[in-house]
Amino acid sequence: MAIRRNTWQREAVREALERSEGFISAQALHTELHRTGSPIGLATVYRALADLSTEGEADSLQSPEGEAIYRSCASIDHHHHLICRQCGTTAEIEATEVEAWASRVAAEHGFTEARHVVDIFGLCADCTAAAARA
Amino acid sequence: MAIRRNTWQREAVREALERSEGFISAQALHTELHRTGSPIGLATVYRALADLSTEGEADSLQSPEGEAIYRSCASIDHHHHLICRQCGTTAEIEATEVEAWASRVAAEHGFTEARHVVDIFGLCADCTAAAARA
DNA sequence: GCCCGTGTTGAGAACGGTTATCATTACTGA
DNA sequence: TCAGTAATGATAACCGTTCTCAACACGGGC
Ligand SMILES: [Mn+2]
Ligand SMILES: [Mn+2]
Ligand SMILES: [Zn+2]
Ligand SMILES: [Zn+2]
Repeated sequence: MAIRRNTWQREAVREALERSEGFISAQALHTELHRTGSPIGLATVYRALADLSTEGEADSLQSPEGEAIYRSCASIDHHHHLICRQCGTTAEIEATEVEAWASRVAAEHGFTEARHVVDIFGLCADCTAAAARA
Repeated sequence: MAIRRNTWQREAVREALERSEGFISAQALHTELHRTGSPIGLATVYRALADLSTEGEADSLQSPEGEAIYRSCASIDHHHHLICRQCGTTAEIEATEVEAWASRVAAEHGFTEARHVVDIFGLCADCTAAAARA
């Protein structure tokens, strides 16, 4: 349990995640891996993503539809995202205002050890334009 | 489809939701309804909760475990929650600052139809005190 | 390089929450 | 009262995720 062996599968998941723009689900990443010639198992993709997440190498969050989505995480630091619910592209956003607001509101209600979930889902400029044409 | 009929089931779900403190899942609410003598079907509970949610009479959000949880919503207006991850009690919070921030950030990146997820999980005052004693 | 112990893999089954199906029930306006 | 039709609920289907376990393969020791 302690020792971790190196397998091409783990590395393939890490690379595919880095290659993909924005957040992506385990199943989508599995499809992408097969498409590019990596016959990896779905369970292994789930395991690798879970590991990357606990090690802090990937962000994970629940989409509004209740699916877990992952993203390669450059900065270990806490940050937030603007996510296109059509194509999945994301922008990291600074949220100093929200940080201050969250801690203040928690303190005002006597709450401690507050963690917040702040994400914005919308349609990106491209998908908005595409939707307008249709 | 347009006309909505009144049934005791719908009303039972609404009342049970109001009676329960904090957020509750559809399945837990179904169990509670049966326990109190309402032989309602699970599918009907799901349908009633979905309706209450779209009508703005209930808040819904995804728990970190990926289950949809619901809460009777006093104010029809859009708002956010401060949730104790120990005992589940919640406080509704005003978030005018965050509303403005969210729409501004979305607009700055060309995003449209933006919806945001803003929730704060922490330990309420009581649970903080209890934790301090232990 | 070869061996062996054990961590890892993956196909498929199982799981848990949610939604669809559809025959039956029961509101409601006429 | 009575059709017309929305609502119900037992059940099956669905879908994302996790579990199972036999086969596999990484890697330290030789
Ligand atoms: Mn933050
Ligand atoms: Mn808001
Ligand atoms: Zn997009
Ligand atoms: Zn508490």
